[in-house]
Amino acid sequence: MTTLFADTRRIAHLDMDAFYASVELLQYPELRGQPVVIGGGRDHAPELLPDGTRRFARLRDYVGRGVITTATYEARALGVGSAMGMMKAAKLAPDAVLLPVNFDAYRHVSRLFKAAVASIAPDFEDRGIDEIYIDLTHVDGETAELGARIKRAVFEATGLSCSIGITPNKLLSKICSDLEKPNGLTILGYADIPDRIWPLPVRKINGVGPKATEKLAALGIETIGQLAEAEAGYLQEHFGANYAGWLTEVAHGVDQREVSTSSETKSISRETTFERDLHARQDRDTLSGILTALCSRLADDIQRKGFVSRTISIKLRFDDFQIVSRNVTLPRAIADAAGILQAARECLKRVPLQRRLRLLGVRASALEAPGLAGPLLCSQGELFP
DNA sequence: TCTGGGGTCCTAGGACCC
DNA sequence: TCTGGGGTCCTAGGACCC
Repeated sequence: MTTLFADTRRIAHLDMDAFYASVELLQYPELRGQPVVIGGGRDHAPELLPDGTRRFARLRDYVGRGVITTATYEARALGVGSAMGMMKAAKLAPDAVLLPVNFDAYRHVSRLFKAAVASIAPDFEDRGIDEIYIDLTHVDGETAELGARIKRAVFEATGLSCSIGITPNKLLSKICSDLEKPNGLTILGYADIPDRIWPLPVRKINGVGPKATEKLAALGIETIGQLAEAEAGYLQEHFGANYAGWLTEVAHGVDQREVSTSSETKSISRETTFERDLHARQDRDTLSGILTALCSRLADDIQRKGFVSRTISIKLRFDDFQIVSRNVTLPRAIADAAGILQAARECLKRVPLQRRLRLLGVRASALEAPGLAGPLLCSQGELFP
């Protein structure tokens, strides 16, 4: 019975189209049809001219570090896309309009589209600001009609288009929502796997990243179909037993994960990449100021979200991109900037600092609700002194 | 002048306890 | 003259995702 139930699930994955860029176009409709990229620092916000028009920064004017967060489809046509360095992108699309990220606006529109979905299908799993999984198994309606209805509701609430994949599980739906982007609706069942899924590159599988893709390519495995054909033993020789087993399952479209409608925060962090690489000795004061500011912002975040933390970590990225982390678990949970700073400094002492630093970060984990960290966990003597 | 910032999960080893 | 076998907590690194 369990298997039958799993086989008849109806799971949607909804992904907003070029989300950050599309939200910006709501605010600046005059940019519609142009290549636009979002990313970089804060110093390139549009300038309002006396005649009421706006002057936008161009990608070619950008100086400094940073990557593209999102690009409109017109910009993607020029070869630029998410996670690409800004300097490289500027060479490919010098005339593209450049806008800074505006998370407050994205969060606002995110809430609007999720509320619109919830009005039709209440069981959905948050996967960040611009995508969700929706369990449609117990929602009335024919699948294609339901998909269209959700797309319409999202558009009416936000003015934005999204792409939806609907299949028996999260893995396949995630792949499918990407197949007909933008404004796509892709529905398939297990019988469609050989035709629709197997020709795709393994990288399309959510969970197969750059490293695994490269390793698989070295073994002559490029498509999901080739992965499905690979011997389990052969995969196990090159990947761990766990990952190898998972690879075989997903290549056959198997995925039993539930749509998870609740989740708890595990960690909160703040990090920053410097404008130029800094040296622990020569730039000691600058670094100390940055660390203090990070700890202070982290403390604000933790307190605002109503947590206390028992484990504080630091993260360093050196000029050669090597990442090092250190952490300390405290006897008592804390949330104050001074305590976090002290713990971070203890961690920092344990890192050899020969190379220049590119990034510094602070993280709080082992989170607890502050009420539980107080008297409830204290000895009886302290509770009743 | 390549390569952000915020997360999750997994692995593996050591300490410590029973 | 060898020293099992769990379990939990902690630390560090790495892959991956949005």
